[in-house]
Amino acid sequence: MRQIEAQIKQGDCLEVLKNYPDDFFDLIVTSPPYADSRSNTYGGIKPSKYVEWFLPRSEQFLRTLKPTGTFILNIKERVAGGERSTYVIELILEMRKQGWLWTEEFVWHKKNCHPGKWPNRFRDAWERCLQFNKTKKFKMNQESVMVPMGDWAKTRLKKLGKNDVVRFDSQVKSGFGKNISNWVGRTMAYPSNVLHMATETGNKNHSATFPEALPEWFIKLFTDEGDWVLDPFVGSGTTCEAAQKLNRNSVGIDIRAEYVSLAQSKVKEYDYMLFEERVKYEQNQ
Amino acid sequence: MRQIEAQIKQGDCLEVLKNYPDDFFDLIVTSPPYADSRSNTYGGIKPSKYVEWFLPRSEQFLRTLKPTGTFILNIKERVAGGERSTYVIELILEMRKQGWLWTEEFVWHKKNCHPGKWPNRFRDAWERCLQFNKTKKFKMNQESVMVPMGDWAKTRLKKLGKNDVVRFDSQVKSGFGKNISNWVGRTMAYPSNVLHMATETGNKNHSATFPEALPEWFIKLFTDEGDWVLDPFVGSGTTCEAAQKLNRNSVGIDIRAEYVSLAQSKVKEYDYMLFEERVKYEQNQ
DNA sequence: AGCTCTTATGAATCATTGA
DNA sequence: GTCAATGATTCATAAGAGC
Repeated sequence: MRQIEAQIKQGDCLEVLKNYPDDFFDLIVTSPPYADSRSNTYGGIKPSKYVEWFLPRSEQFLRTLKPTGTFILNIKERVAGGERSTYVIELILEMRKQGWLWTEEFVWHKKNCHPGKWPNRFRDAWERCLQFNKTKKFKMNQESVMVPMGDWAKTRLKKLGKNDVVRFDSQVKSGFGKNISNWVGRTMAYPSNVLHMATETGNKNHSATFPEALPEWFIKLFTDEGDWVLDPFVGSGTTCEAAQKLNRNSVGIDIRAEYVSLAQSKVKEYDYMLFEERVKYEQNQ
Repeated sequence: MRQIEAQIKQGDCLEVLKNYPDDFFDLIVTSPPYADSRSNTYGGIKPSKYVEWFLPRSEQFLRTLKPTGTFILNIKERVAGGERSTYVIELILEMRKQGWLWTEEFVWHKKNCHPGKWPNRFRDAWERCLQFNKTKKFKMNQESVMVPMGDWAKTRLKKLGKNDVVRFDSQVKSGFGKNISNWVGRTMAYPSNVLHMATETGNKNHSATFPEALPEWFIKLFTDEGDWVLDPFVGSGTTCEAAQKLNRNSVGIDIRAEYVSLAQSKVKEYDYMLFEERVKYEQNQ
């Protein structure tokens, strides 16, 4: 088995990334802390300060991303004073000045969005997944995310849970991603730029910022096995866990020590699972 | 029967609207010509000139809209040079400077969007429906667009568990109480800000038309019967037709004479249908 | 295995109250 | 007067229990 690394680092990504070389990562996928006026939450960055806070970090992302790499930014602006805040769209404009190409905007449709009722607003059921690139010639494995005709979200992303991925990657090592073209025919289609995924709500130690299916989808789409994935605001470690399952190396950074240990335990648990699978497999030979 | 008007005017909305008083319309809903470098299409406004072209017109919209009214702008930026153009998000920022509130952004998910394949891009299956208002106190008839609840409600309300009546928020710090007895007998739920509507096929006379369900939904949501609806880029007349069916007065403006006659024939046809209905009704008395 | 039923809970937002 | 904390409202989903 190829050795896959999952590094979880504690610290501010602005500083931690200075230890990484230029043009290193194939994919950066993250869900940063959203702007919030409350000071007790993580970061507690005010909407008015958000762009200013983000730009030095996106500069490091730009430096450490390969020219063929992609940066996926999952974000949604909050409501303030009855209006949508504008810091996200201001950020897009500023990042372009920094040298990024704003290639695409995916919509993540949150099927089970938070309930609520207000006199002048419906429930917010979507978030942005902004795609940025350094060059027009970026890597994109469209075939790896092809879906059965019809309801691709149900048949593919939801059902392809932990055990399925482990089974595929540890036993059918030949490459689930590559040989999928055998199944391509009348039954498979390319997805669109609208992703339908539920947020994860189960009983877990900690809630993930985004469902694992989201980073998983972008990792399959924009990287190959053995590539390097970065999540500079890794939180509970969802991105690194997904990368590990898909045989990609990963770096996860978070400023909060308690999250770092949680994320580390996740990727270690996965290492252990892989070991168990291997033992079972060898016993059956 | 109440008399409902559907005025179709030929001309540039910038000029035509100067004949209308302040605070006149209850809803402005439109799908303007998108920026395009080709000059043979309507307008032919270059992406770089789009904001500059739009702002004097949105100024007229702001003037003629009632303080309780709403402006829905259906738009999507084009791809240019491998990137998403930024004129739409620049327009949002400029319109706020003009005095608009950017209240919400709805996503129109086009379920049967145009097929196609590109090496670095998936099909674009969504458009923005930007909601702007003059004040925070705008009219919104949420009940008029309620949708059937999911299957959840049927099984859910058969039997109420102990925690259902009052959820104990001692466990959760955020405090999240609920009283499920409020839901007994409820079959309809409020929608979210993601709209799932198929594009209409077959109506090829107008290039940038939206399906009638889209203006219809916003007309029901933001106006009452007898209110005034404006579409300043009415094209083939979809908005006026929808308004007429819902007993709202409407004004549709288009610069292209051929579209104006098409739109006029549509609303007249509807007038004729109404007349026929009335005749039948009177004959049956 | 397969169902059905039960239960927890989530990047939410607004009006009100308190500092 | 500005700003921060609290209460009220609400629905789609997954996991778990039971048969």
